[in-house]
Amino acid sequence: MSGDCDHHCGGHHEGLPSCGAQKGTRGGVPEFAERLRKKSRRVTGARKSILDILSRQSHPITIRGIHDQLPKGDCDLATIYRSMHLLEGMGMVKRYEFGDGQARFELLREGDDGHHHHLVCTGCAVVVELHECGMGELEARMVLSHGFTRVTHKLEFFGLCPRCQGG
Amino acid sequence: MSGDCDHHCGGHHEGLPSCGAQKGTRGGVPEFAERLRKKSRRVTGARKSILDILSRQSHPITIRGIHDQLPKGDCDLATIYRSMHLLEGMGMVKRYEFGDGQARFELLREGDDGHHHHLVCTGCAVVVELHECGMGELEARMVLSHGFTRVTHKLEFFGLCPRCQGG
DNA sequence: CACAAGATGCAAATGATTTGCAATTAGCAT
DNA sequence: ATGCTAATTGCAAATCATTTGCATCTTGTG
Ligand SMILES: [Mn+2]
Ligand SMILES: [Mn+2]
Ligand SMILES: [Zn+2]
Ligand SMILES: [Zn+2]
Repeated sequence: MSGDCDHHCGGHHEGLPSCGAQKGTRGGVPEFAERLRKKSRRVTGARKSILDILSRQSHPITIRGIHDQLPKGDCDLATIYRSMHLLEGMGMVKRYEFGDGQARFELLREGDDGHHHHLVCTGCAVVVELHECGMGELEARMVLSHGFTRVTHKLEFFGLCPRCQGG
Repeated sequence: MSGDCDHHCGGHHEGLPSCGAQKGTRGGVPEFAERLRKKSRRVTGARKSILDILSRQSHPITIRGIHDQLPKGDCDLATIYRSMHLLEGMGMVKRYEFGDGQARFELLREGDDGHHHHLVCTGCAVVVELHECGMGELEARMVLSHGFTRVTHKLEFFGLCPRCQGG
């Protein structure tokens, strides 16, 4: 992010229908523990903590962000990196890149492919979750015009949020 | 890139209307030297070499890619990194990210904002230059719905090219 | 409770990119 | 052409995000 200013970025939500921060029970850690066991992956303390933190995010979070929210010394950075790879491979988290060199992740509910995009403020890094994709037609055109298959896309929007438009 | 296989990726072009590899004169280094001088930036040997290499690419190229094409010892990696920052800041090159951790660059002609996207094969990394953007409407909606200004977007497509669809 | 596969901590290794600094130049003014 | 200064460069060291090796723990099971 061009970022440094941290003001108003903390819990700022703009149009966040399916915000991940649910009550705490449903769609929570146990659901994911289940999924892990099903693939003979172990439900460890580290993973539960990570999933727990992920489940209360409303926007993609960085590895370091997860680490910072974990009780100090609760889990090593390397473990988080390894966990994210595992979870990503199992389709339990989705990776996003905002172009600032760090990967960000969002938890995926069962059956959700998590496909959506973001609008990021280049001034304060506030994130708006976008729910429409509207790229279906374009993507189909790619397939037809160039003979590619399994076509996907990465798309993120950037701009100045209302509060950062000082001039 | 998932990449390792280098076969057929070398000079493979698929639909490349405004391919950067022009005859050699027009839109070449001198045009850019001009732009550099105009902003009291010096036209050095390193920059000329870099611009020259950039001008003969048909797809975005990495820093290392540029370095490898430069006569050995002709220019330090750090210099290329610094040059790319300068050129990017002057609007003479555009940065792209294919999600493999390395930035890629394309030269921009005067007046061209270079806005376009790519279709990258996840199998062999072959790149197709896309000339339609078609995001104008979506972008405008972002602006209206969320009050952002100066909205831009980063968009790249990924998929399996015809030659990599073995199964 | 014993065991083996899987996980984790820690430190060292990678890889891309950045930076400090002293030595070199390009562009402009004698 | 010569001098001068700010811009530029090479080189090595520093950053940063991410990955890995390895010895040591744990989880899931029987
Ligand atoms: Mn999101
Ligand atoms: Mn291009
Ligand atoms: Zn989409
Ligand atoms: Zn576009």
